[in-house]
Amino acid sequence: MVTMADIAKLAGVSRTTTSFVLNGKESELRISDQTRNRVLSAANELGYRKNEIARAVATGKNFVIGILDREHSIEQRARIMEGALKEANPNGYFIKLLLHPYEEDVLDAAKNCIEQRLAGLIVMLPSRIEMDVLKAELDIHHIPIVTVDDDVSIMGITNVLTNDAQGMKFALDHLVALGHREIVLLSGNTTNSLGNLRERTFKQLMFELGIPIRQENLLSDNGKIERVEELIINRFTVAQGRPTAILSASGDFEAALAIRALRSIGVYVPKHVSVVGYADLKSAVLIDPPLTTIRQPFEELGRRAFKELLSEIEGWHCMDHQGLRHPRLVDTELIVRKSTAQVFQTFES
Amino acid sequence: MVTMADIAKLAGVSRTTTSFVLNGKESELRISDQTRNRVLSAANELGYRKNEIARAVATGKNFVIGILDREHSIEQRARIMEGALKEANPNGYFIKLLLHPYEEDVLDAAKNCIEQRLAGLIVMLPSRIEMDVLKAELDIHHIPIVTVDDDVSIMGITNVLTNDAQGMKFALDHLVALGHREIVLLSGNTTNSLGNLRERTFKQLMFELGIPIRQENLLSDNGKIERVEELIINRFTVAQGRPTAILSASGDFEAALAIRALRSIGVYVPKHVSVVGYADLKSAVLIDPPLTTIRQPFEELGRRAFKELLSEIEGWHCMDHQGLRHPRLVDTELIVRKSTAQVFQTFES
DNA sequence: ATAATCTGCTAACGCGGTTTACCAAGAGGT
DNA sequence: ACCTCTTGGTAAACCGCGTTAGCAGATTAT
Repeated sequence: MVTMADIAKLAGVSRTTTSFVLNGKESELRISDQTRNRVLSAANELGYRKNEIARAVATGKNFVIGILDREHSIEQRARIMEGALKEANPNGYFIKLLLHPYEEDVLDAAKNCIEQRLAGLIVMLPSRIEMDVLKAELDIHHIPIVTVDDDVSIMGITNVLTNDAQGMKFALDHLVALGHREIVLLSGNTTNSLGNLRERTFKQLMFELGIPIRQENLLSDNGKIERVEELIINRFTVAQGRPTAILSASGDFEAALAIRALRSIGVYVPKHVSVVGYADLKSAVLIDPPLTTIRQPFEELGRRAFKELLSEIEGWHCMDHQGLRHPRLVDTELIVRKSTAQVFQTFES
Repeated sequence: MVTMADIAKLAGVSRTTTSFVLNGKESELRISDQTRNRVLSAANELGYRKNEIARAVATGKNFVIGILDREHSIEQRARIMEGALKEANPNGYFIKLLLHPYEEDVLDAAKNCIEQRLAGLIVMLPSRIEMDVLKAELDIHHIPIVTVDDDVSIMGITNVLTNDAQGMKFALDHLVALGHREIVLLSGNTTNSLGNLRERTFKQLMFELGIPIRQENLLSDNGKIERVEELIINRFTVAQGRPTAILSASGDFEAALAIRALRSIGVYVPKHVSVVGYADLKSAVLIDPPLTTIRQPFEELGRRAFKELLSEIEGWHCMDHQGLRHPRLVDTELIVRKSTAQVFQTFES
């Protein structure tokens, strides 16, 4: 492997000169054109490549951040990750993947981050308990954390997430504009902050619209996606106050299951019932009918997360370092496809 | 930041001793229990964390590999990546993400790998032209490459991929066992090696089974997934030799579209037509009807890719370094769900 | 003629580790 | 008393790079 010393020898100059030429730091050291060219061509001739890790130890700056996740292959997370990567690379940063630990191993994860001398860490969907420990540990070594896509509020942690209040409003306004009033809210795990927020927002918005909420229209699968079909069938076979729309706050997959469940009992989407999803996963277009949904800005979340992290790395936040940060919200978008339609009148009466 | 020198000072020993104690290299240097304990407790007291990057430059060994991909967020790739990660971490390796360059920037990607002193590189779905250049460049710096999920054959590159011949056989045998003979093959881009292989295998298998192939049953969307519905509708509205099954070699998404297209013309799956997908993406269960498909071992591909890479890093392959390697095939699995059924008799006649 | 400034470069130290070569003291054997 | 071997350790060089302080020589100012 070619080093700067090799270049220096070949060019007949000192290692110092080589270093300055190769880094273009001519503001700090004067170098004649002749010398520079000798160095440059020597470097070229030898096929020199700078050694970023040696440089990292020399300067004490490591342009690598980590992404910590339990499962990197879930579409949402993968897209967030990709956004972060696309923002990081042009800024000279690289991304190392870390596996999210389960409970007691948080310290292991922290250890990895520190031993790798990461400049910062993006954490996906963390659980509260772990975060406290992680944060405490990384604080010692001044490694900032940014969380994405979850609503943890821990002192000193910036949090990037989807503007769910807006998303829910887009979805609901769309349904209401089509004449729907008997709307089922399909929630996932409402004990996590995300599901909870969406449910609360739904209630609030319905209240503002002056539409009463039937308790039996608030469905939750408690995170068990396989229960969706049963829930939907139950709700739609009991004739009482038959809903005309479903807002699947828990996601597109759940919406797909709802549509399938309805079809199995002869109820058609969007003819009889309208369905709105949440996320806009890649498969949303493939559902039959193509799913109207709220597009979550996954890639943008990732980009934003990196930007926030970068600004912390560069120390712009040192003052309010321990303060509670307000979350950074990223806008959603309503994507209208074929799973929603004007309310089906004859069904109502 | 606490260094070994700090520990040495506090424990009243030399830096050498500290290093040997902390690395447990007692086979090479004798250390008394008393000294060891002093060092260990000093390290503990100061909250020392080893500096892996400093160690990397000192030893010349960097336990980091790269994964190069054009889009990390595609489910297949993300799952492969995850498999690699899960195999790499327990082996003491970390993974850096790299963006796959477009054509002329291959040298940039190579530069990144080298400058980061990666120990090896996993490349996803590369295109042939780029690989030559990449390989040549990385060879200079002895960075081995393993490719996944594509059938490039370049000297000195190990290649891990799905056993597609097996997968196609599983799918076809399943359909034939259900009585199907008039089978549509839905292909993606048959100019790439993967699509091509699957199509060739299909023909070969059909020949072996003694089932004649109708030319109009060989459908290809040429990589444009939005054309699938049109292709299917065309094929199924022309009454001539009506197919009873579709084998979607191009993937589950295409299968979903086919099912939707059929439904739109009143043909039902699996009642009238059976459909088999390929990949077993997470959404395959959600399709209506739940998709019978060939499960590709994505995570295992990733794990395997890492293992192969590791063995090259450790130099087990130095002898046949320039030879053409035979690809490492990973087994598939037939997942029977609800989209296939016994051939629909009355339809045939 | 002398001092001051500018030009172009290098020696030497630091980063945080690893590793080789060597050494002092005690134990054991003869 | 002398040699040898083991034990427990250190000093110093090294990895590949960044960076500061300083210096010789040429040029300009006084």
